[in-house]
Amino acid sequence: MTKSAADRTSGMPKRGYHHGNLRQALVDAALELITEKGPTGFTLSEAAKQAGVTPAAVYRHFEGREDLIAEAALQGYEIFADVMQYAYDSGQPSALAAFEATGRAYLAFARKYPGHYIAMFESGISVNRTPELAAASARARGVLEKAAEDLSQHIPPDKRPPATMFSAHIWAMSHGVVELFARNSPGTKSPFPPEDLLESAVGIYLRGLGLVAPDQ
Amino acid sequence: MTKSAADRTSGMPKRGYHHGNLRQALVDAALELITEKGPTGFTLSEAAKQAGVTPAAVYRHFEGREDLIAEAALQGYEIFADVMQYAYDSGQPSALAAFEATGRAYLAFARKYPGHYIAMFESGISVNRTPELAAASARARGVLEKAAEDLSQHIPPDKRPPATMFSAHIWAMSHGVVELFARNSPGTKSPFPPEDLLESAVGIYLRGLGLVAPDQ
DNA sequence: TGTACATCAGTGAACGCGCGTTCACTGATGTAC
DNA sequence: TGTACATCAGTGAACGCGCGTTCACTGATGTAC
Repeated sequence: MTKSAADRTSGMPKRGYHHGNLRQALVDAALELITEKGPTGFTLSEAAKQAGVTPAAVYRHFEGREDLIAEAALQGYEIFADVMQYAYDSGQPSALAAFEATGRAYLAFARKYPGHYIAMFESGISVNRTPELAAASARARGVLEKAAEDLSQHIPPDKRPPATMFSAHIWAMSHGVVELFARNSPGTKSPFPPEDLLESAVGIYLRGLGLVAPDQ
Repeated sequence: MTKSAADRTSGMPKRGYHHGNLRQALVDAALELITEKGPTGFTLSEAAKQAGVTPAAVYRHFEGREDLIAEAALQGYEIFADVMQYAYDSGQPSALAAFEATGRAYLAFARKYPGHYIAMFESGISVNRTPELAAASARARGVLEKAAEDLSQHIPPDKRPPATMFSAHIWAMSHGVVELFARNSPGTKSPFPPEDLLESAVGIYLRGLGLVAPDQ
């Protein structure tokens, strides 16, 4: 019965020695706990219990608590980078459309994968913890910077701010909207849907750069 | 000796029954711990130890752990609101100057009072926990909204977005910059000083609203 | 000014708890012959 | 196909730890007379 519960959690075929896919089941359990109770709410023991396994079993697959969170964050960065890349591609060949799409994709990711998002940005784990984590994070950042770079070609060179600055601006805006208005944040009621908020902010910002018509 | 250590921490005169100002000393200790080790790093016991007192003594002044953090957040919101109000006033009578000043004040606050900032926005305590907390938070938000309201008068009424949306945009931008680039954030090196990043983002944003000259 | 009393801030011991981690083990799975 | 053996994923008991919280207490401070 514990096995079937764990399998429901992971949704993976029950193969291998005993559990079949405990490693991923533990990551999934961690993500669920993080989603429900925040980064603090996650404990190794509870994740193990949720996967139908003894806490000690975790050590067959991870070095410890931190390592488990890091794996969740890693998977998050991989999905994140994919999502951003897909959004970028879908906006091509228009630099503007691609740029706007990546901004929207950011928010969509945060909404769809809250556990991953928290593991990535609020769990306190360093992106330099492992080379893979650093690489995945760099890949995601790269997509946004590429989109900004493309877009900056449409600004006269003499008054063209660095593309990394654009992307930092958009990143900050997106992250701010997520943290302040897209959470079931305690008390801070959102006066507007987060999507609208980000969309309008990005619109005004791009107008300020002279990249969209002032009378849209 | 413990007394002198505690007094050094609180910096208040040693009056009253025993410690003199344990309540504030505990808040200060909590802020220090939060600053150094994040919201998770704070424990009631360690705060008590840092104030030179037994954990049980905390219960003479607070209902418990959460109540202590809430007090730190409350003091943070009060300072925050004052700082924002001062910035707003100092920019008057120019609506634009006042608006920009409040944006800068946001970042300055986060830098100068990191412990308070974390207690307010990252500790997970709800702003609706107590009426005082809600009031202090509302006061701070009110300043920013007033600044936005003033500024929106300079936009033709027919194409004037709601002022609460401006202020939400600026708030999100500021918060995003703080979280992503103004922390000793693990790995995410800031390509630009946070102040410059926010300043330039706000500048571009205001240009997008037609509130500053396009060729500044 | 001195004494008796009330107040109440801080003590110290104790509690139950869940945590992360370790260890020798067991028993299901895979493999060689 | 059947048997003996090696592998190794997961067990269960145990650990030391620091946590938040409680309680009866003590003793310094403030106050009434």
